[in-house]
Amino acid sequence: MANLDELDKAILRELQSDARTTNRDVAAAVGVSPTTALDRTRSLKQRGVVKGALLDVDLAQIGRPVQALIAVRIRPPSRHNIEAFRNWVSRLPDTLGVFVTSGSEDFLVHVAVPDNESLYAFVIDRLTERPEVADVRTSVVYEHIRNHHPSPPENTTSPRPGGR
Amino acid sequence: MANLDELDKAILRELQSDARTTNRDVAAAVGVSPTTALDRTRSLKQRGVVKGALLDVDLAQIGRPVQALIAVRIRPPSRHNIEAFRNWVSRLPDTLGVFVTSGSEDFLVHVAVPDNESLYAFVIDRLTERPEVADVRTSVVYEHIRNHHPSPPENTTSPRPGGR
DNA sequence: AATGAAAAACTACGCGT
DNA sequence: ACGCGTAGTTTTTCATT
Repeated sequence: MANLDELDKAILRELQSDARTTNRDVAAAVGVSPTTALDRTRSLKQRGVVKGALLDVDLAQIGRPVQALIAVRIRPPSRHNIEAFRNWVSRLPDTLGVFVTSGSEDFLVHVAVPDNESLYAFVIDRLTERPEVADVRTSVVYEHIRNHHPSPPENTTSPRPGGR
Repeated sequence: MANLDELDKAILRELQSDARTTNRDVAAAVGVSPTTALDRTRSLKQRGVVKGALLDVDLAQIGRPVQALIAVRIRPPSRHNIEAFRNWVSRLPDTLGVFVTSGSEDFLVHVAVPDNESLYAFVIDRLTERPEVADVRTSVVYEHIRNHHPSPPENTTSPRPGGR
């Protein structure tokens, strides 16, 4: 895990509220020079804390207003079957995300489709063409709220080892 | 739903692969002048197709390597209870996202925590302090794959009405 | 939708602490 | 090791065509 000081965290917070904030504005917001802000931002990227910047697209506006979560049971749940299904389903254009989980289901597939008919077709045409799919349970998503500002846990005030 | 022509879609694809691509590079990639690319990008934002740019942070690197999905049943599932729980849970620092769903559960709460102990504490301390929570089922997320490139459905080639 | 010029931002480098 | 200022380069932005 990366060692983040207060300046790193402040920069993360700024960029999380808008990943396209200019370096100059980040610097002003956190109270350091643009040079320092740029050094830190690059360091965060280089250390892998920041993986990149994603575009937040309105799914309804691009013609995918209906979301669903589909719980899938794979039988037998062998590594071969799990990985094959994961690789296949995560590449479908309707798929927004795939959770590989413990519990009574093996997968939760998050999809966004144009309408209920497409959702039904996804479940009964696409998913069931996979022989390893033993069971499917579909839940329509009425609302999906995201927290775009995950922060380090509170008690992570460990300064770098040997730091002052 | 927004009317997107091929240029809009091409710009979306470019920015989805990296929301911090410079306008100049977007223009070069899609084959128009920087001015045109900027006009279109601004239009996408103004029309609400693009809601913003998000920072992709590595959760393990910021000290939250353990993810889980927690299915929650609310009893009675009145509007009052549903909205109260939604507003409360979506603001917790451990919460990454909240799905409000149809089906046998009312919510799926996606959390990222420092370790299994924190997960257990989240479920038995935090969630159960809410009187409307009737039932909870926790699944550990082994892997979460996301598709960051949602695209308009194929058959959405309707040019703008009256367009040429 | 493109051109070209002005304004703003980015970034490399070296200095000081 | 860390933060800062300067200066050269790139990018953004806008008036004009």
